[in-house]
Amino acid sequence: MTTIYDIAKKTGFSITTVSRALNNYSDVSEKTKKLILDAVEEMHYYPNSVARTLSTKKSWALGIIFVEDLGIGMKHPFFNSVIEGFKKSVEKKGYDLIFLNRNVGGVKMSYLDHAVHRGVDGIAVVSSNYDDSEVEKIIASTLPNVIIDLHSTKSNVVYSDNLHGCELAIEHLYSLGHRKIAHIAGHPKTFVGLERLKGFKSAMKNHGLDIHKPFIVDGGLFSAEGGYNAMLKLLQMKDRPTAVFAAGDNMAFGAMKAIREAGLKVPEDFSVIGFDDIELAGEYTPSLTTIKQDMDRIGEKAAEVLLQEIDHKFEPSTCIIPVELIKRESTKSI
Amino acid sequence: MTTIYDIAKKTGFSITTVSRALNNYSDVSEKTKKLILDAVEEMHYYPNSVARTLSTKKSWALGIIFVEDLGIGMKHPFFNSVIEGFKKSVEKKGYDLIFLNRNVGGVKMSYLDHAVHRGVDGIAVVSSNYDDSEVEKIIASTLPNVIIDLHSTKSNVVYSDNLHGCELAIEHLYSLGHRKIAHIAGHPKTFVGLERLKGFKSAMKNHGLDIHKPFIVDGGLFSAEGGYNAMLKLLQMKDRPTAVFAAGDNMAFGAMKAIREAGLKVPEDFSVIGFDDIELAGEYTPSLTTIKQDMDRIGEKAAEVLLQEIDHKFEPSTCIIPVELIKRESTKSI
DNA sequence: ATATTTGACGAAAGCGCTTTCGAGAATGTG
DNA sequence: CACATTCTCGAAAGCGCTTTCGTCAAATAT
Repeated sequence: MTTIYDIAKKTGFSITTVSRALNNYSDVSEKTKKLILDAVEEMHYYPNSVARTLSTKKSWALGIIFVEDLGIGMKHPFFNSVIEGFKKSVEKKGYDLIFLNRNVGGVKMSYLDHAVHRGVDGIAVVSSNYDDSEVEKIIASTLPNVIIDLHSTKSNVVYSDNLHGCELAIEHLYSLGHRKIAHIAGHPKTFVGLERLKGFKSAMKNHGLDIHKPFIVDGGLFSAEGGYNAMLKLLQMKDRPTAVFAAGDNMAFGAMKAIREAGLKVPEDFSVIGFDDIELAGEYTPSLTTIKQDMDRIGEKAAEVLLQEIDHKFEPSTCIIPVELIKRESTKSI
Repeated sequence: MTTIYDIAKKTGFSITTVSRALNNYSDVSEKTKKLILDAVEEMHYYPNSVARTLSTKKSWALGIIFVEDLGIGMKHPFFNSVIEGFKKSVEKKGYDLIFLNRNVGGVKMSYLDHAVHRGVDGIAVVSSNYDDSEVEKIIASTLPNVIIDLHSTKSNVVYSDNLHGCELAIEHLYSLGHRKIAHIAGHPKTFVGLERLKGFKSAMKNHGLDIHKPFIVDGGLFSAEGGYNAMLKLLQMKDRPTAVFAAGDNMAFGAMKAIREAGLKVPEDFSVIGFDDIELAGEYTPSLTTIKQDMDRIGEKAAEVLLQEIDHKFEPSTCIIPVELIKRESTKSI
């Protein structure tokens, strides 16, 4: 590995001058700068980021953690989309992404401790869970951070406009003539589960529809199975809904499967609308009408906010990313 | 941030002794060791990994890169599954994962240079492309590395048993009575595209079926669109195949869409079989018969091989991960 | 008793880089 | 011409840790 000393030796300047030339200091003449940069090129030298970090306290690395109970981690379609958007944005600014976990060399430590141990410049958290002590610790810390899909007044947060999304969904179903609308809710320990339930209720109210309690069924952790089981309950009722608004696409798929297995059809017998617009939504048969979350934008925005906190100083911000109704085949007028 | 000096000051020992106590050296008495560890606990001290890395040349970080032309990065279902498996395995051994890209602070550099710059202990590459100069550079380097979904005799490689997978697919279709079997091939610049094409031909031969050239159509970069377009060509033929083997699930979905739009049905008019078993495969209607790749296992195996190269020394290995036929609704007997 | 080994610890160098401080040369000012 | 400035550059300290080498006292051997 070639070091700054090698460049110094080769050019005859001191390592101080080499360092200055590399970092564009003004007090090094154009001539020697060129000499040095040529040598750098020739010897294929790249500064060692570890050494640089040690002396500057700036690692140009960002930590990312995700908290979810399914154990699918990066396979989670929402997470990986958001992270991809985040990653692309921060890379443009010269940051690397590092996954933080909770054990270092066999020793369990908190995410925050791990982040400090690694010397990252900031942390992005994608969390589905409501009160997570790990996340709270990060929020309370002085390390710049941004939280995705969770609300807090004490930190930077970024999430979709869940309430408006629900409004769009109910509005759409209402305009198709549906009045008996069920909601397959996300788990109450998740922020978006709660938000969308709230949004559902408020949207129903706004349309002058009253909320039939049994029509609100728990769909669990946003999985297809959860949606399937929830739909089974709805199918057992004598007075069934005509439309189902699921708090997540996967739950909508599960619901449609239950409907199909009951010998009924979507959208003829039930209109179904989801939330997320995961890739599968457009491919499924029938394709799924849903509320599209702009995951790329969420990731980008999170990057923007985090880098801003790192560069300048801190003031908690809340970014609500717009959502959009995507009309497809799974909903029709009554 | 508390440092080793703080612990030294508090306990009255030298930093040398503190360091030794932390690293379980034998030449520190049990008594002082306990004193030091207590102070560590109390002061909530964690060694700074940057400083440690600088002096030990071991970063406990692994770089990961993926090379693909679709620009979807982490959203790629194969990539993220493999990476999740890889991540879980290496984390257990105390390694962190860091995404490598090609620019550092505005300066374009190669993946390999970036890895060296960051001081990672090894690199995992997930590459769909055949000859990538970046990947070749990594293979040729002395930095421990493992390549997923690509073959090379000069490095550690891990990939699915594509050939046997094709054998299973054709065997299945054959056993259902199909004789006119088409293949929607993956892009010839991808390793798996070529492998599966080869596997298709060889399997056909093994079953005494001759290969009708026009029945081999290019499906592009494994996308649904590619499969859709390929299927259109197949549908235009006067003498159509009765079964279609797509080199990837997404292409199979595209093909099924084309079939549906042509007013035909799967599996009544065409049997369709895919390759991958992505999550969607089981959810789709009709659910897709496919060859299941064990992405978790691929990730785990890659981790195993890479860590072994890091710890011990190097001998190029090729790991072929078994695949499995998953029978679902999209295939039926003729 | 003296000589030798062992056990427990500290001083100091070094990892590769940045940055402060200051010095000498070149330039400008009166 | 003497002086103050401005340009260029180098010496050295420091970032937080590991590790080599050595020291000194206690334990053991002779």
